[in-house]
Amino acid sequence: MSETIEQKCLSKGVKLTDQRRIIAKIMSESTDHPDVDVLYKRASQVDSKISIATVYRTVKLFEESGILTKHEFKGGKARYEELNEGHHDHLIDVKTGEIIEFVDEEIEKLQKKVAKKYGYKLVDHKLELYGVKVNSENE
Amino acid sequence: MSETIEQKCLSKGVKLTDQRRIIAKIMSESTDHPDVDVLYKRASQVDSKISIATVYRTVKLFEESGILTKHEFKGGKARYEELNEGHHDHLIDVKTGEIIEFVDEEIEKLQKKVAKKYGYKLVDHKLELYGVKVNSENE
DNA sequence: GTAGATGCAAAGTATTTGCGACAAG
DNA sequence: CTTGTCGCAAATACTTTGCATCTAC
Repeated sequence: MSETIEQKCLSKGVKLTDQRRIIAKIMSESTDHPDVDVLYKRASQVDSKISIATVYRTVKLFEESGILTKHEFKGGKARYEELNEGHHDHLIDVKTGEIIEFVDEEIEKLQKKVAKKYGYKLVDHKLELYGVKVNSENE
Repeated sequence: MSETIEQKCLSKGVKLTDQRRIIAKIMSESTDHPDVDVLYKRASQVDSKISIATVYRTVKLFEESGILTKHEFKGGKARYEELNEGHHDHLIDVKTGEIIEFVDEEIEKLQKKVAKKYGYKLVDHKLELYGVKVNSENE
């Protein structure tokens, strides 16, 4: 297990408050890429007085500090997930909304190659696959 | 040159109005993936009485009819481009905002493979590369 | 003639911000 | 202490919608 979000805050000089600790904990424990609203609801169960403005401010701060990463999948709201060393992309089930994380080194390599071909150095990228489950036999 | 947007409207049973014709023409002539605001400004120069609501309604209609496609690049507003037979992805210059369109068959193939590996059939995807121009000298 | 399109302004969402009170270092 | 954070409500940005009028077919 790598550094916790709290440790990352310390090492990056981000001041820790009760609210930030709560949000950090929730994000660490979430595997479902929550949007701000969901995150706010979860945080409210721990601290009913927390404000949605604080949640917005915190995810933005954490994103700028490289602690969280923001996704803008189809359908509006921004969703967040903890940023760890291993980069991955997302396969989204268009029926259920379920998200599968995957890594494909070959695609990564090809992306760099494409950028290079046009005279660019890749600094970031976004790859989202949208699919429907194939019924191999039942289910 | 393939079908014009007006022809597509006819063949898809989309009623043509002056406003739609104006928007269709602007989109056909645009190579810069305009957002609704930019499109509205361009349309206003042709018909100063056009409403932004009509622009929103029209791009949505055209998108649903498979005439335009919507992109949600980083930084907020939805941007549109005409949809032609050839699919392509985008390489965005993070400094200038310039957009380069590219196609990489190999990446396309790998995406399908990844989806399949997880038991999915790919119905859509989004690939955006963000890069900085490399000075041919160094790097 | 009629169903559907338009313009306008009002209403929705998602997100940000000003400000006085408050808490972390 | 002092600087930055919090909660609140108001503000903003983007997009959608109700309604009366108008227009394409």
